[in-house]
Amino acid sequence: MKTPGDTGFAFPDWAYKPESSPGSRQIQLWCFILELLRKEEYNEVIAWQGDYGEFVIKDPEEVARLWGARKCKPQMNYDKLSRALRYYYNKRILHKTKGKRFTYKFNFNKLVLVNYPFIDMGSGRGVPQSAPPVPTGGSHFRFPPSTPSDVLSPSEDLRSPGMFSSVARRLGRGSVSDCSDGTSTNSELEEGVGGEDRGGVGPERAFRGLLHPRLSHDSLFRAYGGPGGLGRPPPGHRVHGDPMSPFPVSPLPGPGGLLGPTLSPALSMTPGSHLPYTPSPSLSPMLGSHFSFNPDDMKRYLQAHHQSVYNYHLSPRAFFHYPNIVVPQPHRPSAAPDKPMTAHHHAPPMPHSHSLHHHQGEEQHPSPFKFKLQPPPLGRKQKDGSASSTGGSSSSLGSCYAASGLLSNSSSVGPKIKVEPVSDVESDEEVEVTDISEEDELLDDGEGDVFIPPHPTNGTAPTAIINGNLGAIVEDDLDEDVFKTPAAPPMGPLTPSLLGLKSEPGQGPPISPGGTLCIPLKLRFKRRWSEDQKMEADGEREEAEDKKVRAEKQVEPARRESENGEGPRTSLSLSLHAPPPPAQRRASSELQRATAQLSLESHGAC
DNA sequence: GCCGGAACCC
DNA sequence: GGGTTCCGGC
Repeated sequence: MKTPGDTGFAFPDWAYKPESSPGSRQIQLWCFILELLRKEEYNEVIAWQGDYGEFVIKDPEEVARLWGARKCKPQMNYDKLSRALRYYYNKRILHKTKGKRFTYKFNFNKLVLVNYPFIDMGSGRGVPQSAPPVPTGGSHFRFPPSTPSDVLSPSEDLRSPGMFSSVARRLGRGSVSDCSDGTSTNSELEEGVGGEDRGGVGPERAFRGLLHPRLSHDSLFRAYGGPGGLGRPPPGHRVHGDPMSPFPVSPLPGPGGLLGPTLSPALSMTPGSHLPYTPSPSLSPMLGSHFSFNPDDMKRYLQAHHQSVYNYHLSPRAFFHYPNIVVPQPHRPSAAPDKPMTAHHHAPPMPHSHSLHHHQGEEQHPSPFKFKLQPPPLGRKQKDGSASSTGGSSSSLGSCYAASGLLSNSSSVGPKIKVEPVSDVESDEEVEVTDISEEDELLDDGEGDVFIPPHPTNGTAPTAIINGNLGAIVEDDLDEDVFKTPAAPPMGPLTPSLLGLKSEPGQGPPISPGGTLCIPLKLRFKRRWSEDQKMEADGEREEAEDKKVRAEKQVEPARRESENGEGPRTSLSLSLHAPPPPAQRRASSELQRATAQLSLESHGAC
């Protein structure tokens, strides 16, 4: 943790590379940029503009100066800084907004809807470790909590937007750095108000003040939900428009950031993070993050995700529809108070505290979910050559995002939720999200204090979308279409082939209206696990395509596959119908066990 | 202004 | 590995 009181920006731990990484503990430029972006005092120097994640450097030299100050590089100038920024192109952290001087854009696309470190079935809880990726509509991104505890639930995102600027604010604009040491910044700072003086300054700021550390359920959704200031809502899919569509949360890491918890490098970067699920500090965030969730958080998470899908303009298919969860209308308060949520919100705004969520601390059940960062993007040349390659792990982003599961996990050691593009078209956003309705059920089992309407409010078919490895998808060049509205999800030929994957005897693979099918979680996990393992062994993600082909040929029911612990890596679009049939309920139990087992296996694998 | 290679530093 | 510095080219 940074030492509060230090001069300079207050950067959270996650903003620094983990000790495990040589040369680590240094703030990364993109983090720095984000930091500047979220501070009002630098609005004249750098500010969000245009599309999601797009920002303009109004005063290049000043930014360079600040950066130089931060890095103790007095000789820094925009030319150099821009070079550093250009390096982000290949990493796809940023890309240049062509035609606009000093304008860059964060590629949040790849950062969102990637991993859904859902449940820790073993614990029967479902506490989303990462907040659903939600863009702020190009407005304000916030840093993720500096401590894992901050990342525990989406609700964290509701905290005050700023977390590191209080000091900066005090210090004022020239005090960006004391050059004392890149790691000495304090992460406890808080703008304390993210919206305090930004309200009313344009769409992106309009919602600045909407977030409150203790958001109501409604607020939560608002936070995760609105199309965002820049809203580019999917045609016809706007979730009840909250005109303000306050995207209090940022697409980037941060309490409330897109990358927020998701990114939250803190998870992996904070050694000593008291989090049970915290992966080895030195590990790549994606490699060993274990998550456990509580039901409430899970629900919120799902709900948030539900909305986030819209936010990201994902195809309807990608819309995370949770059978048992109704996504509250952003503008309408939830009928039932979300007690648990409150619990999470009671966290002090300055939560860099080391206190963890109690559940977290108590729930030691290993979670099978692990994450890997998506591989670094290929260089231009490489990109030209090869279409899509997945795999590999990224670094900086990973540091900042991985823990929270935002990044894709093209490959992971343990079971992972994987996603594969169903079609070549708009594959970037053709995401299938793993349905977790059963998890929900499980989660609900122990905590029924949250009322969840039995029916979706949006009228969409209860199609759960499996999401996870967006990496493969995101892997594609998103440079120019990062925020494009996804094309309608074509039903790939694959789906029919999956019919054979029926999970319940005699019940046949139910095909949801969305064309997805139901399959027991257990099977899914198993399958995924097996696949992952296999993939891991192969080390060739490129085989996914090949496997898909095989999957199409697959005639045997999924059960067999799962029992064999092997199966083609198929693209699954699952849908669960609520309420789940008794068989599914059983499956849930089994799933818990299976998950626990997988978790253990996963651990062993690591 | 922007790009990206290359060498170098930490 | 991430960033810095330098630099030639567009």
